[in-house]
Amino acid sequence: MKVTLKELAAKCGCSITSVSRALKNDRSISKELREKVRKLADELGYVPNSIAESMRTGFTNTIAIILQDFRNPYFSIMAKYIEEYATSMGYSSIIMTTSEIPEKEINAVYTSISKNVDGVLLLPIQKDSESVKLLKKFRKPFILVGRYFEELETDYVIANDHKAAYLATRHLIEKGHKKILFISGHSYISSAVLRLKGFKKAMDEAGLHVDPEDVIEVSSAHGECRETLMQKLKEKHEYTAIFAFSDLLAHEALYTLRELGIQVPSEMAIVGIDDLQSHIIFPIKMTSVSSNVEKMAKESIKLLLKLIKSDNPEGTPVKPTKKVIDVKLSLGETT
Amino acid sequence: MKVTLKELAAKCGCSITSVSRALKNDRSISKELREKVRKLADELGYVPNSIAESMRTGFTNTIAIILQDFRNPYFSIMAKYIEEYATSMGYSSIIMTTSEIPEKEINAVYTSISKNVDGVLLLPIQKDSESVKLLKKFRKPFILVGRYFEELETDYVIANDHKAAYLATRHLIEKGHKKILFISGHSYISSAVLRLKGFKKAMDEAGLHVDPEDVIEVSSAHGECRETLMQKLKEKHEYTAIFAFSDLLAHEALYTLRELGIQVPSEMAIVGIDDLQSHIIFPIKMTSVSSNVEKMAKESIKLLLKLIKSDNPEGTPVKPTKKVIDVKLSLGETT
DNA sequence: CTGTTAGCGCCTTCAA
DNA sequence: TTGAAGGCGCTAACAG
Repeated sequence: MKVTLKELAAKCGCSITSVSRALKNDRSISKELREKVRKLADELGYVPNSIAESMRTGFTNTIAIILQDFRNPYFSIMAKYIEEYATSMGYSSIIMTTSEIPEKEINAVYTSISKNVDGVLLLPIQKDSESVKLLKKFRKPFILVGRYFEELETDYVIANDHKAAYLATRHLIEKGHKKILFISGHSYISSAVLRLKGFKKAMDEAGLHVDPEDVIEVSSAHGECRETLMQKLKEKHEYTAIFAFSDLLAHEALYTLRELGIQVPSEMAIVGIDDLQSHIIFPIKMTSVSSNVEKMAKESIKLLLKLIKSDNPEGTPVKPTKKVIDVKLSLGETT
Repeated sequence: MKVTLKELAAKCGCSITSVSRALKNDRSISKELREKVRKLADELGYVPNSIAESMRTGFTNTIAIILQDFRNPYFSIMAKYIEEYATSMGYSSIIMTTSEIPEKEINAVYTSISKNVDGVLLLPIQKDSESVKLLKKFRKPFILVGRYFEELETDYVIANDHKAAYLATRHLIEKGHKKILFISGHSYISSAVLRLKGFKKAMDEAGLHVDPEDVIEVSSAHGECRETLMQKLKEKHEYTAIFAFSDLLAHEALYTLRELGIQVPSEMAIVGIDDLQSHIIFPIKMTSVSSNVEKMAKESIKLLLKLIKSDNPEGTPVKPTKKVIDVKLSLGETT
């Protein structure tokens, strides 16, 4: 069924090489032959075999994208922009999800290596850094997206998480809130660390005290935030506002507050991060800080392609690029 | 950096063939050699080159997934389950998005053919059927997911859309609604046609009349539903309930109603389809009919793998499998 | 301008 | 139990 150069060559009465060259519009091939070959190729529906191309050239024109879970809209949106931009640059995307299971992340890296992808965009779980070490060991070009490892020198593209948290918190403070609950992610996540710092800085500046119990850590797994928050709010407390690590968690908080009959924003204000609303319409417009996913995606691909093209097999250590994308507050109806 | 069988063979002092066989635990290789090779391979970090394997075997252990847009949670969830199940079956997923642009769908198919994927899961746009014809022409195993073409014989896995719409509408009728607005998708989409039929059947059975203007067609593109609905509700009307083609549109409707100051469900009830809430937590629990995405994903992969494995190059026409997945009403706070 | 040769990494004969 | 040869489809280097 599939037509090969060989067949075209046979029907054309010329060599495989000539056909190959003709299809590439090589000017060293006579115009007549070029046209003849092209016409025949179109007629027979020739589609180049990328696998064979890769075998020769060493490049697959494919990148791997490793992320946690499409149920989290943040990752979906990220995947959207990455895939779209990669396609526009001539690259296909193998997408692999980890569900926050380190072993799956490792497997995804092995698959990337085995399938010979040209580069990897890794949105790491961060429970450990094995996968990053593996990528380094195999000298596979890769970029960390959204998170980075303090202790490892790698290229990365992240949002300005510190500023994002700072803006969110300051916004709440300006609205008069003094006791704010921060629903954070696990502390092994670099962005959670940075956002905590931003949160504290804003509180500090306003002369507000942060108790250890004002910060709770939850995973983004379905329902975990709801349970923890439910418990927290049933205790005696003075919170009038919630700052959530992400819009996903903010949505979950919102849902929980509705269950508890707490009015938003009059009784409790909520701010999230990611500004999902600018990409997906949700029933309620959340006040949120945009993490500029689109720009992060674009920069990540750009950087990765640069790495791929400058591929230095000798491994002369190049200073990694660290990119921090700016963020912006976006007002909604939850504050 | 990357270790090959050749290198292993050199270091082992045996032939490439023997190394290959040893790593496959071929019992015709002496136990000592097998162990020696395995040990060396582990030490040097040998990872088989899938590209070369594909070159020989003709299989890539990769499938292509072609869908519209990750911003639509329905597609994200679908992608999640497909990717997850495919991985568990030993297949990688090349995911390509079309943004409802037919040309991109065609390109995605060409890429699938060029990259030699073993099979394709196509969630078609349906503005035309060119991509399906292309897949047929190249005899590439493929399954349509979620939608099908009346006029083409293909394998497909869809939800019971007729029943879904029927259940949703009947639910509204049972709640006492008599004038219902159906926010549908474009009529070239097979599921929109089926849902319209289900809607009308339920209305008919209840002796309720459906005016042509009670059905509006919108795309899922960001904001289109909002504008159309806004206009519709500003006119004089008697609607007390909305049945939306999908939860995505239902969310958008909900958002629009909030803007208009219309209370849900007291002044206007809403039902959607997909039951996204069972996968993602949204601020509000929508009454919805589950389209059982998880099961659809699983069945699609199962069917596709069956097709791949029974690959009949001679193209002896096999009767296509048509699978319809059952649906279920799930109550929320919007009715 | 065109063709021949060689080989990417692997696996499947066939031969020893 | 092991190895040598050939070839998957393509391209790069070298000849003519």
